[in-house]
Amino acid sequence: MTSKAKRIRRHVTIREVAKAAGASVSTISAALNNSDYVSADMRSRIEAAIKTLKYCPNDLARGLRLQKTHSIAIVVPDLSNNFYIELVRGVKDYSASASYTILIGDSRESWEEERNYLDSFHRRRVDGVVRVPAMNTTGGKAKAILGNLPVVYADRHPREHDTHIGRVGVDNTQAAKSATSYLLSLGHRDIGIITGDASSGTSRDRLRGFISAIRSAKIRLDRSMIHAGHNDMESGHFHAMQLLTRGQRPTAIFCTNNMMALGALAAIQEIGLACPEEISLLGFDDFYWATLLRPSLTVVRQPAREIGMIAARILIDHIEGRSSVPTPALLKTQLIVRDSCCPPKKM
Amino acid sequence: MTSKAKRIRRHVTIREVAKAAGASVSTISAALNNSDYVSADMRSRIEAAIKTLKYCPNDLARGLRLQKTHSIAIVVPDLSNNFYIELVRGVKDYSASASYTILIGDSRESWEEERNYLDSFHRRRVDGVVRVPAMNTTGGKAKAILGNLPVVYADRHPREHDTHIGRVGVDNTQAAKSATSYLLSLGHRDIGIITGDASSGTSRDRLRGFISAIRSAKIRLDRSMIHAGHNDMESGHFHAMQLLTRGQRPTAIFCTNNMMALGALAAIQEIGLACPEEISLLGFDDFYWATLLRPSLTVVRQPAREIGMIAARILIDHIEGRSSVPTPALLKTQLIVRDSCCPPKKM
DNA sequence: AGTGTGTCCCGAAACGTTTTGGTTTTGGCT
DNA sequence: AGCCAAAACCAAAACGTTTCGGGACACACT
Repeated sequence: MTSKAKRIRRHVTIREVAKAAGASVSTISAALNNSDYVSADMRSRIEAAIKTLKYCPNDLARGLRLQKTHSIAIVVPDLSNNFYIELVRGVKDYSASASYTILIGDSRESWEEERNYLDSFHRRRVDGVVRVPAMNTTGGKAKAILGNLPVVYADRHPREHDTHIGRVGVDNTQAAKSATSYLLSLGHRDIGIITGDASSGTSRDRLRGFISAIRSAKIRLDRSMIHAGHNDMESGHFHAMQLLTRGQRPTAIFCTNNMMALGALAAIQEIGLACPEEISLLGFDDFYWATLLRPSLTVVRQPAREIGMIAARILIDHIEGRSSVPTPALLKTQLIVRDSCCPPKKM
Repeated sequence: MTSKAKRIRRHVTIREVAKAAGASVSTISAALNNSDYVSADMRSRIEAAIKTLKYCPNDLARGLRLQKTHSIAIVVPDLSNNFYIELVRGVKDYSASASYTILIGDSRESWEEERNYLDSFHRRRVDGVVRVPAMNTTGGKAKAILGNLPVVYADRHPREHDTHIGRVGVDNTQAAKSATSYLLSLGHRDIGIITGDASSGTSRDRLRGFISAIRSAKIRLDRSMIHAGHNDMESGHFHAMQLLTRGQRPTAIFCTNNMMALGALAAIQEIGLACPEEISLLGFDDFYWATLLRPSLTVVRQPAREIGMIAARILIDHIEGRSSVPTPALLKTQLIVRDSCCPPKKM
């Protein structure tokens, strides 16, 4: 029942290190942030004390005092989509090189979830966030959650013009246009497209590129060939089914994200159509096992990792008061031609 | 040059809320942690102030004072492996239901990276960590990094017996044994296996199950059929190549993780063997697009999400001083029979 | 001897919360 | 009026850092 002896084991503090090393608290701090004047002798004593006591700095206290956490958050809509994993790894790698630490959020395309993450990150006082907003984000409500934390958008960008420090992605209109042109060049005239939710600027851009390509080819645009999904396999499957079972079915389907392309492929396999002979399939975003599918998937590849790295760079440059890459930063896409597209059968 | 007027905009603090609401700091705190006596009138004034000032609590200060962050960390070896995404989602969902927050680390099978994450989480003073150790973890060095933070192992467990609060996974020996038995029951006698690194207890268990099944069938064990990979596509590809190009090639290959199964599939496709007619392939871990592959993959499915949830439960129960699930908690696996295995051709 | 000029170290004041141990107010009861 | 418990509030002390302003030396130069 000794009142102070049985204190439950807390963490070792800088103060205990100070006592052990026969120094003052401020000297320990100086030694840790290896700056300032601290003699070699003192320094080694301190290091010894740290080692034996197993001292581990408290970043809560540090962040509180410094008013800076040296960390940024990244929120993506779907971690099971490999594109976002690569993107996250990009921001992580750049951040690490700038000795920033990252916190990861996975909103699963739900604004509710995203809001929770953003709020949690704000309370943790991250220095900034790179955000890939969830599809069903209605308004510019993020501002209300994040206050004036710096935000950079990656991949997707919000429809309405809300405040942000920068954005990075690809030229979606151009990418979709040239992908569509590729299908046209193969001879396709009846092309279906499954896009993401119309509330997303990115989805709209891709659709715009598609339409633009069709129009340039002087083909009548059949609006019933345009389906809006939710960037997941289910909706890809659903809308592909719709397209494939209608009266006049398209000879090619363009999916504006990889998850929907997978769903479409599943639908094609289910119906038992030969791909690409009877139906060509074109996806967006590459992934490491796209070559394992039969047919291997032809896709528009985005430089996911690079997008992440640049987003992190813009953000951290801003945080540290440097000027940076002009924004929006638009990176190049690349059409990766594999086996899932071929000229349409003659009717 | 006014010295105090031009203070750069910091975050709103509880003190400013207090001023605005005409209350004291401690009353705001009481209102926030909605407990104690605070009159309805006062409460609404406070809420109004919070809203207009856009107050956002500072979890650094809170954690510092409380000596508790209400957060746990999860470190996995490979986020691009869907199995771990599901696992992470499991711990996230359970944690959220217990109003804990999670931090995610992706070590990419590198102890260096894992160490960085663990250290960072420790400094952040998470209340505990669920850990899937990286393959190349040499010794029980995690203890040195984490001090006496509670740790629960998920999926993999360390070879040497180091201190932890619990572990959860599947009965790997049993799972591998029955999977192998399935191949044997199809008539296979020459079965190759590609396992993970031998330093992992989990890999060893799976190998043991394989061997046990072979022995039970009174078949001579050919050790040259046993290959140790690194749980990634490259090594799956490499070792499958070895197995498939040797003199007497196996009629079936068992890969003890999904990444290596994909690599093996790539090798099979490259060589131009018919799967399953000429070579059967059996994987470990299911994933959502396993049905899209041709042939669709027969696998041992682990309840990834459930593993995550239970791991989180054990950890949080421990943190809050409740007793919990007995540990180790071993969950059931399930053999998902699809198209990648069939009886071997008669020679 | 006086005056700098470095070097090395220290005490105390923040940073934004929660909690402890009060003090004041309220209102119900003799 | 007097008393008391409960209700409503508050001041101050932590929590573990970093930083600011000095202080105590040692040494070199007038």
